Amino acid sequence: MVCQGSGMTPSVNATAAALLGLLRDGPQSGYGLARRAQEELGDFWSVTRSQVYRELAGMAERGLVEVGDAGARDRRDYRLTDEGLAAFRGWLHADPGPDVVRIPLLLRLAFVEEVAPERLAELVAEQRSAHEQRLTRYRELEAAVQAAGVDRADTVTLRFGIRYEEAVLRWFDEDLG
Amino acid sequence: MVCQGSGMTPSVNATAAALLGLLRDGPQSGYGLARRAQEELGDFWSVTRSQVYRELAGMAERGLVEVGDAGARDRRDYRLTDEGLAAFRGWLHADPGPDVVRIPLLLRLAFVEEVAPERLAELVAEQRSAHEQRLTRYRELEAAVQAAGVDRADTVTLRFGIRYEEAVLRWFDEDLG
DNA sequence: TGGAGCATGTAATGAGTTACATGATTGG
DNA sequence: CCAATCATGTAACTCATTACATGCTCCA
Repeated sequence: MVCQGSGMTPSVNATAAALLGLLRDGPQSGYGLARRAQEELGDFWSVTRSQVYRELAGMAERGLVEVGDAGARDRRDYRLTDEGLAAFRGWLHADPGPDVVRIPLLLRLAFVEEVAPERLAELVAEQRSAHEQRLTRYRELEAAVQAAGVDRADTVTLRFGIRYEEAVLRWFDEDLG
Repeated sequence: MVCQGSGMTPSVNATAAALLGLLRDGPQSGYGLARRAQEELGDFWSVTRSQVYRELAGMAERGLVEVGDAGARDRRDYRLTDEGLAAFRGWLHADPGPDVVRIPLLLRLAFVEEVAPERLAELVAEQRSAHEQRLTRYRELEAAVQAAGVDRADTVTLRFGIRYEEAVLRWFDEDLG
């Protein structure tokens, strides 16, 4: 007997599920979803427009979203169905699975014997600065959020970003070189 | 005028480049490369067998590797060519590009209002334990490497892993809940 | 009124994973 | 010698990114 849907393995992938999550706030177009995903999740889950349309099409076929009529520029709004909400909840409670962390700089460092030292310094400096900027941004965001007096739960992802960037910077400063 | 090859954008992707890097130690079969990649790079750069064969095929066409004769089970050794070594070096000195960090647990936490608290605790506990185990393994590895009296440069990637896992654990323990 | 820029979606391509098939080796 | 396991590669599929096309708006 095949147990599809509400089983351990959810019926949607993480990207699709994220879209369902956003759609809980009301119908939206693919473009709008892509923009919101970028703004609200982009720091820890990248989603491109192409993915959005692909996943929406797939979910429409399976009845997880409903497609509205075409407006200007062929724009269509997508609406969350009850099945879609159920799928979202199923995904939400399923096993998240392992992190994917791919750091191109690390791969280079695995072959560091062969990197010209001056060039290495450049590469490292560039990356470090990018991380530093991100940390600054996160900290400002955190301050803003805290000033607004929001529930701590809403800053959990932000806190992760801060911890991550701090760790990376310490690695740069204390372990490298 | 098109500047291909030695330009800013390298002619191989990171995965292919990693294979070239491994091939510097001498010819090897696809299977052997996949095993070595898993062992030596797997902690920060996952490579599957299928990728290995695809990239090798592509690089063979472009003359970056040479294919030997078929042995038992159709096994063929691949050998690094001068062009391949040049491509590797080109990649090594090119801009690494940004990190890819995708953490399924974080995506769930972005929708945490809707997660059942008991289930949330389970999910978190499972993930935390996985990270803890990894940290332990890294520390043991580091101790072993240090005991062997190896150059510090060889532990840079390991140090990153330790920093990362430490940060994640602190996040679990101090920011979550 | 025309062109700069934003909105919207599609096509083509590249990268990564899972599942599969089958030949060799080897210990019991 | 036969069953388990390792070695080796391939095919099919899913997921992600880049490049492209074109319609709308608005203001100089």
